[in-house]
Amino acid sequence: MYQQLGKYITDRVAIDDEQLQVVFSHFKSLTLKKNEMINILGTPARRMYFVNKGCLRVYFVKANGAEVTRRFAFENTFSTSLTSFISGEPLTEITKAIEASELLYITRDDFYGLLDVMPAWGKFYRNYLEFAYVTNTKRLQSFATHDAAERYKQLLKESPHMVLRLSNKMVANYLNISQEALSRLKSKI
Amino acid sequence: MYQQLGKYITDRVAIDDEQLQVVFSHFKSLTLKKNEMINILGTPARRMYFVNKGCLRVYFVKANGAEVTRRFAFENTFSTSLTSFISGEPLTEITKAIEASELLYITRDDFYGLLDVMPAWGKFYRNYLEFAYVTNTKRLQSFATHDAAERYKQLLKESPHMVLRLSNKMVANYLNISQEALSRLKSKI
DNA sequence: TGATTTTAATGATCCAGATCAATGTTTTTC
DNA sequence: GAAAAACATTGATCTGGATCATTAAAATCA
Repeated sequence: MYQQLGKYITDRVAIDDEQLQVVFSHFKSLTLKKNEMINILGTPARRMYFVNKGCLRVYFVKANGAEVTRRFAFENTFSTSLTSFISGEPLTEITKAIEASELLYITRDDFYGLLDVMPAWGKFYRNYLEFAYVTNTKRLQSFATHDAAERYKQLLKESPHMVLRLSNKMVANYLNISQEALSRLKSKI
Repeated sequence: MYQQLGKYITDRVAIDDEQLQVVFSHFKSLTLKKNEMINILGTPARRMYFVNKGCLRVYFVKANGAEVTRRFAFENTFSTSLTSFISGEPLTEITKAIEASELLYITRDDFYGLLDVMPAWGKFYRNYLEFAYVTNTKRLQSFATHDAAERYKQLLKESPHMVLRLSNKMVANYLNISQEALSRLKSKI
């Protein structure tokens, strides 16, 4: 049950087995059906999730009800509404399983508690924050400097697995264009 | 010379005076004229800057040469191309003084060196990363979910000092719209 | 397995915001 | 403090991608 999580952590930071067991002891498992949500707009993010199997989609909701995907979390990645997890403010994005999924989660209290007593966890968190920052900033840059066709080509090149695994609708939503626009793009390239 | 920096740090993290002096000892000063650049596209970010006076603009450059501002750094803020600072990869955004400015800077090597020997600096960095992540993600959300008029109203409400201090051209560029579009927006509101 | 829902593709039309152009105004510079 | 450069405003036109509509193909479900 903790095998993937253990590999994920030890791939990123030096930690002895005893400490790793302490980390594991704070994680509980959660099984989701397809299309099940794991949070509610307006409440604070109280958990950090690790995907053992399946896929999560994290998306903003516009004033008119339209959705825009911020990210997908596939197997062996962490996911939470980090902005809310950090600040404690109400979250502004929904997380939903787009496939039947198996997750592990640690509560926010336990997560920050570990930071105070385990330096290795502090390093792990720093690594996580750095990676999350880099990912999001590259995405911001992509939106700010590329048009839809360029964003699609970039996605094909850098994350072909996403294009293969996800429906057109999901890919279009991730690129922040309509399904129709993506369909037309694909027929031209 | 280090007064503002000292206040900035002690406002965010518990640190004794001796350690603070060690931190100061790694910072050097730099004076910039208006429009002077402090980095070159394609090289790695080797310094973290602190603005004592003036203002920096950090912007991406599109394939056609057009510029899009990622952020402004006013007095008492840190600034660097964090994506490159973290990864060591070539940077993809330019930082330029838009007013005559007085900066302090610490090199990347010294910055990461401090992390290894001073736990308080680790906490400071964590705080910095969290803030940078939250800021950038909110910006991504704003672009993904709001049109130009809404982004302008949000800016007026949340950062009126920016609208007051910066030229229309700079504000428009920050909103990722043309100067003409901003001018028309303003006449309608 | 057949019925319903979801997805994909393509055409027609629309719109936010870009671009080009002209004119006046402010700022910079020497 | 005059000349040059940069900035702001307003009008005219253009365009990438949205939206609406239709039909066909896949998934999903009873």
